[in-house]
Order: sequence, then C-alpha cells, then structure tokens
Amino acid sequence: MNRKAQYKPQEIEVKWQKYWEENKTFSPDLKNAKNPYYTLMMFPYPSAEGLHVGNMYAFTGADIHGRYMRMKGKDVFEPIGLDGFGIHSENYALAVGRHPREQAKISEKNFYRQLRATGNAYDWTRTLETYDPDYYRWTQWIFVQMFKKGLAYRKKARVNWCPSDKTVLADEQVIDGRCERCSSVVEKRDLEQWFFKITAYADALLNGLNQIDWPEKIKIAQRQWIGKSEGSRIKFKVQNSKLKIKEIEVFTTRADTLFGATFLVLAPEHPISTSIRDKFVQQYIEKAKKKSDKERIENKEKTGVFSGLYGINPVNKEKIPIWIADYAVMGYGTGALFGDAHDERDTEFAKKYGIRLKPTLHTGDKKKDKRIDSLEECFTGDGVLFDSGEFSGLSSAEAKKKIAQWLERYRAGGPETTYHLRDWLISRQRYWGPPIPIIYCRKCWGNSKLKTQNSKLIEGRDYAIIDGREHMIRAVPEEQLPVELPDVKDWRPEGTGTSPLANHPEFYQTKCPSCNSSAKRETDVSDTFLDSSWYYLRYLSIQNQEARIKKQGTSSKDIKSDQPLEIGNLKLDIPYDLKIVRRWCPIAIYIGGAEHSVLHLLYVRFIAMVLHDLNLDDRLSIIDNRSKINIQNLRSKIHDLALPFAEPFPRFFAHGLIISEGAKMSKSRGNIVVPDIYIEKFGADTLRLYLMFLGPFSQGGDFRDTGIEGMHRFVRRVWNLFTTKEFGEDNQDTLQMINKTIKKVTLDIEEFSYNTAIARLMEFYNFISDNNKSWSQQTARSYLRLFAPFAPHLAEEVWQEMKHEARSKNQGEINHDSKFMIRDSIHFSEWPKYDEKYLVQEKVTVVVQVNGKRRGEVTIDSSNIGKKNEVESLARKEVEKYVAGKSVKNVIYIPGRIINFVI
RNA sequence: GCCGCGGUGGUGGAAUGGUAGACACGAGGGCCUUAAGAGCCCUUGUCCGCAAGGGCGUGGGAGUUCGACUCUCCCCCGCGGCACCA
Repeated sequence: MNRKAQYKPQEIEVKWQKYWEENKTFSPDLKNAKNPYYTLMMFPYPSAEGLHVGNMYAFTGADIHGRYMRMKGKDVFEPIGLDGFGIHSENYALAVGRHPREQAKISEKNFYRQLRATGNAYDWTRTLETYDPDYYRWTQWIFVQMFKKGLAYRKKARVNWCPSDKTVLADEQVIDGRCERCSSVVEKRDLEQWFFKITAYADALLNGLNQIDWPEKIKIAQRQWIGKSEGSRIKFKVQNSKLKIKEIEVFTTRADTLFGATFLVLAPEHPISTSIRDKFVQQYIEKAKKKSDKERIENKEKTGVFSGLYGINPVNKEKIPIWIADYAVMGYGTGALFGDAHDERDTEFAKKYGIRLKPTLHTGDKKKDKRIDSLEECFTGDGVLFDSGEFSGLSSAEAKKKIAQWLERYRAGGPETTYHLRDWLISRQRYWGPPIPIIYCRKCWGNSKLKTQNSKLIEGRDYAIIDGREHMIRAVPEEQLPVELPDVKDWRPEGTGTSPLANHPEFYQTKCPSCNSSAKRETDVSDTFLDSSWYYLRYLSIQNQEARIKKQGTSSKDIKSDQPLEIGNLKLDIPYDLKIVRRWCPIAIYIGGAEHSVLHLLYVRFIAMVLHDLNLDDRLSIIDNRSKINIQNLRSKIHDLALPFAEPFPRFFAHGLIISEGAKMSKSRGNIVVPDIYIEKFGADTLRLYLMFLGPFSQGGDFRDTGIEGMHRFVRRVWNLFTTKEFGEDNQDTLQMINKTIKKVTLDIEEFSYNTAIARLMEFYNFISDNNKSWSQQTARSYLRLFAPFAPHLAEEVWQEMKHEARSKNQGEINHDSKFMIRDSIHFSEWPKYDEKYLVQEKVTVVVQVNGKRRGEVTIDSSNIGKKNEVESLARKEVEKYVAGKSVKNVIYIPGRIINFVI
C-alpha cells in the first residue's frame, strides 16, 4: 500500500459502528442460524453517571471472545440490555433528585451511546430494559408461576432492614452486617414478607454444581452458602412443662457427644423462649432482638438466661437445664442445640454461667486426655467415646451412625440434613420495581369459610392477614399482566415498612380476579435480582424491534406476546420462544464478575431450575380458567413449556475487576473513570487494547492512564505499517513468524489471556517493521485478522483499504478470499490458520550444562535433534575447560533443549 | 477461626520442570528539528569490573530433580469469601 493516510480513529470508528448497525452485521438469524453460539455478558445496571472503564473492561473482554468465535465460523449472538429497575437505580435517582422513570430515560440514552462507542459487536435490534413493561410483564409472570407452584409464600419474619435504603434486604445482600449497597448497619425488623422457597432447590443447586464448568472459587462459595450439613435431629422431652410444647428438637452434627450433653440452648426467637412467662427471660429476649447482626458479629461475648425449665436427654435420661442464649440462631437447624464439653462455644458459655460439663471423648494420648478430663482443654476433634453407655469404646464416626440409628428406633430423633441457605426474601418496600402481581380478597375468604374448613388453608400460601383480617391470596391472572407501575410523585421511600404505592388507592384498589368483588393489591415490588434472573431468555424472544418502538405510547396492556404458544385453538402467552431457546440455549459462555457468586449466579440457576420443572400440571394450571378444553386432547398437542435445561450457564468465566487508586471503582469512592474522554482522544481501539493489555482478563488490574499513550503509539504504528509497507514475497523467517504468531494468539484468546495475545501482536510488529523483512499481502491479511477482535474498527478500515489495493493491482487476487466480496466486513472472514510445518525450526539451540550450570550452547540442525552422540561431541568441545580431565559420570540429553554433563 | 487466591525489576506483567524478567510503561542517552511535537536508534534486575567476564537473584526455610518462579512440606505477608451454623 503506497498511499499514506493519517490514522483518524474518531472518523473510522463512528463510520464502522454505523455500518455494523445498519447492515445488521451482528444480528444473527435466530430462527435459522446453523452454528448458534450465544455469548452473554452480565448486563449493567445504569445507576451512576455512566459506563465506567471497569464496565468497559469486562464488556470488551467478552466481546473479543464473541468476535473471535464469529471469525471461527459461529453465528454469534451477543446481546446487550440494561438492568435499570431496582434499588440501585432508584438510589441514584434519589441522589440526583429526579424521578426514576425520567432518570432511566437519561441513563438509557447515555449508556447505549457509550456502549455503541466501545465498538462491541452487539445485536442492536434486540436490546432490553428491565423497567420496560413489556419486560417486567414477564418478570411478574414468573412470580405468578412461583406462586402457583407453592414456591412463593408470605411469612412474618425477623428480616434485615436497611435504615438508609428504607427497605428489607435478602441475606445475600447483607455483607458483614451492613447493607451491600449503602453500607449502613442493617437492623432487624419483624415484617410480613414474600419469600421464594429456594431451600426446596438446595440439593438441586448443590448437585448441579458438579455438572458445570465454572471457576472452582465460585462453586466453593455457592457450596458454602448452601451449607449442607448432615447430622442428627434429637428430641428432648421438656419436664414439668406447663407449656403446650412438650419437646425440644435440636440439630447436631456431633451425635457422638450426646452422652456429654449437660444443658440445652434455645435461640431467643425460639417458640418456647417466647412463650415463657418470666420477666427476666422476656427482658433478655427483648434485648437480644434489638441487637443487630453487626453487634452480634463484633461482640461475641456469650450471654444467656436460665429458662427455669429442664429437659431429658433421651439416651441417658439425664435431667439437664434449658438456657436461652443468642449464640443459638433461629434460622439454622431447629434454633436449639445441646451443649457439651467438646464444643468451644458451649464450653465458653458453660464456664461463664457455671454450668456443669462432662467430657465423653478421649484421644488415647494420656497427657491430653488428662487435660480433657480436667476441662483444661476443649477437645473438638474425633476421638473414642467413654461414659457413653453401650456406645463407649466406639470411634466418633461409628458412634454418630449408631446413635442416629438408636434415636430413630426409639423415636427420639434420627438422621437430619440442614442447610445454611435460607429462603429468598423477594419483596421490597420501594417504588422502582415490578409490583408483585398479587391481590388480597376478603370476600373470597368468607366464601372459602363457607365451603371448606379453613384449617386446610395455609397462612402465607392461601391466605394472609392484612390489616388484622384474613384475606385470600390471589395471583393476578396472566392475561392481565403487567400490573403496571403507576407514575406517582411521592415515590421516595418513607421507611414506614410499606412501599410508596401503599399511599395510592387508585393503584391498590382493584377487583378480585376470582369473585370480582373489591379487593386490595399487594403494594410491595419485587427484588431487582428477580429481574435479572431470566433476562437471557428474553433476548432470544425479542423479534421485532421496530414493532416495539412503534407501540410506544400505546398502553402496554395492548401489547401481545411476541411469541404466543399455540395449543389447539388456544393461544398461550409465555415469555420466551421455545423453538429459539432450544436452538440457542443453554448459553455457550457466560461472562461476568465473581462478586455475584451467591447473589445473581445462584438466583439465576434457581429460576432456571423452576422453569425447567414446569410440568404438565403447571401448564394446565396456567391455562386453567381461560378455556374449557378437553384435557386429554391437550396432553398430546401441548408443546413443552418447560425450559429444556436446568443449568442455564454450563460455562462461566469470571473476569477480574478494574480498580482505581487501589479500590474498586464506585461512585461513593469517587474514583470512577469514564471511558469517553479516552475514546475521544485516542479512539476505542486504543482503549480496548490498553485495557486488555493491563493484565490477564481473569485478574483485572489498576487503571492508570500513563500507559495509554504507549498503546496509542503502537496502534498508530500498526496503521502506518499497513498503509506504507510494500507487499512482496514471504521469506522463511516471515513464514515462521506469522505462523508462530497465529498459533500463539489463537491459544491465548481461547484461554482469555488477552494480554499475552497483544504482546504477540507487538512482537510480530517489531519483527516485520524492520526494513529488511518482507511480507506478502496474504501474510499481512492474516496479521490484520488477528487484530480484528481487539481493534475491530482499525481492522475493518485497513481490510477495506487492502481490498481496494488488491482490486486495482490484480483483479484475480480478490477472489482468494471471496467472502469479503459478499459481505464487506472482516468479521465474516475466517480466522487465520497456522501451518505446523513453518513452526519447526531449522536450527536448534541446545543449552550445554555441567552439573546443571549453564556453560554454553551449541547449534544443531533440527534433523539431528535425536542424535545424542553427535550433540554430545559438539557439546564437549564447547565446554572442554570444564570437563577436561574429569570423569563424566552421566550425560543427560533432553532432545533439542539441554545437554548436561554430570561430573 | 475456616475456605479460596496470590507474593517475580522502578511499574503492569511473561515464562508445557529447561537461557527468569517476553511484551509494554517509566527512566537515561543519542539522532532528526530553529523550536515544540511526532518519529527513529541505543541502554535499563542487581553487585564486582575499563572490558571480556563473573557473583547474586522469583516473600523466607527445607525437600524432590541433572535442572525449580513452576512440584512437596513448614513459616511469613497481602487480597477475597464465609463465620456464635451446633
């Protein structure tokens, strides 16, 4: 190429971004694609001033993978959207004093502008926003399915309350006793809330981990969070109790120490604790309740109070005191435990309150056993039982089994499995979220009272107590979805324990879908993690962006599903197109941050499993009251509604985080770096390369803008190389170098080792920019194609230039890669292949060592690699002064690498 | 306390058990230029030495090996997750 054009990234980047979008370069045909490859990056929440370089880092890394796979011949689907519903966006709206809906529009525009400027290969015909009624309609639909399956229920619970965000939080959103979002100390409140029964899927979530290719770190975090622990349930009779409850059940993993149980401990919230009519006991409980989790964590000094009651140990009939102490927590096991001398917490507590302790385990080490007997040492390991009746002499492991069997035989307990995982608290007393699609009907309660025995109805699932009176719980019928979030002026949270929507009768006053009398809507909205728990399915089902744009302004009630499922003459609306879902899911690779280990990444698996388990009965219940159809007929015609997979993301890659000034980028720290100024100054290609060059993609790095100039120099040099260096013939060196580069870059990209891939590209540049080196047009093209994932605009522009060059020079040459003639984009061009024959070096350097120390080197012909004797005699000459006169004990030759004389 | 990850030049970081520090940034020197900028070239782990060359070097200590940043064990430090979970 002879013409020297100046590199103007600002011009070429916008030009190509427009070209890609207009030509739908990155919008695959979802129905007919032959090699579907769905690559997904966790979508952003547009909460702050805009996309920051941390986001751009993650998105670029994901995009490089997508662009690479496309060049490998896959039909890549790489969508983007905004997780704009929820507390984070509402908090930002609060901070800037704008209505969330208004702010969402501003953020949306800004984010999409920035995302376009990064040059990522997104399918711009299929974007989604979680606050779009057409989206949250289906979020609500999922809530309804959960309710119908009995997986959504109401419960009065002691919940995490953030005084600053003025809402409840899920356990997963409380970090070190503080709010995940605003770091306020989380308080406890007793509120009636909606929960999702994720605990019903604890085992499935645990077992599924064995089948997915995720970083071990995240699998471990999830296992730990689910916290399965197998042990025993043991019933202690309560003696002389005037209470209704005659038994206390405890959970233990150490049934082997049961004979040493000298006291029982109840959590303050335990039903027995709360029912004891004693001033001191109730005072203690009140005090314990007020303690926040943070206080509990920071002050581990044990406190408790004697309940006045005694329990009977089922194995030895010993009468032991029952204490109430807040080191027992209600949420785990049964909220009750037995205390013994082989647990540090129990021992600490017993010593403080002068409770008797009785060791029952020995180690066999006499000195140690003496210390155990005298309570000088609290032994918590496995040992051999003594003073334990018929179980004395058994090892801990044997005793655990046998005692559990004994308990079962005498109906005093048995094996039991507990989980750390708690049910997912889904309701939020905020404005900016999908209203929970539930209606409470007083009339239906009255009707049901007449018809059935109310004792069969379960509180929280069938009925709820609203304003002190029972109401039946009714799901909003699916054809009435969405329950639209009204535009209200008083959207700010007040901290009253109810959502701002509770001040709006025009919202909550409604008709019961069952009996048509006046009823009341739920006014809470759902957790933002529900929005993001199924979005990957929706991308596949957005068929017609133009239609979506047109329909704006019409009421969303008029919107019909894009993909009605037809069953006989009945049209059933579901949120995803199953034909397309089957073709594209599960997702080839999911990329995102590891910080969502026990949040999004757990919820998204849970919801997929529930949707996977939708069975025929569920399907019938969905279409229930809508049409009188012959069910037998239907069974044969019905299409699968259930997702065809339980694990949506068989492969997950966790990218690293970009930090700035030593801390994770966040608005509150004020260390946000926005990519805009860099893109404006150097272009997106330079910034992409720079970010990817910082370090391994899995590791992240510290953003400093000092190195970006250097990267810009490199990009310019590459541009100049392509626009000025003449094409000629490849010589052997060049062929070896380009093949080596192709091989290494390919491997590096596949391992997400983008930083080393870029280093290879630089190495090749350093090699070829030498005036003495010559390259052919074909080699130049191969090299250029390696750039395409990293610097897509530059690659496109140069590709175009080279096409013209070829055309003017020699018409025939164009056809050597006919694809770009059809579609004018490098991204339809094949990824270059390397030829192993050029990777074999003619000359090989063998390092010569004497006793492992490097003493020289010899160069041999590659055909002589296997000839040890020849290499040895050459090597001997090289190190004559070291081996002369000494007896060589051994010669170790690693072919082509090292020859070592042991003397 | 438990679990996981990491520790390599001034900096970011490279190294299927085989010449440690690729590739960059920064720094120093030079060329070009009226100047600035851009570009190009050289040097750059450290110590001794004019040089040739040599010694020492991947948090510390041991071990396996002809050979260890890499594998094993112990210790120190940093980061992340979980945590009165019975």
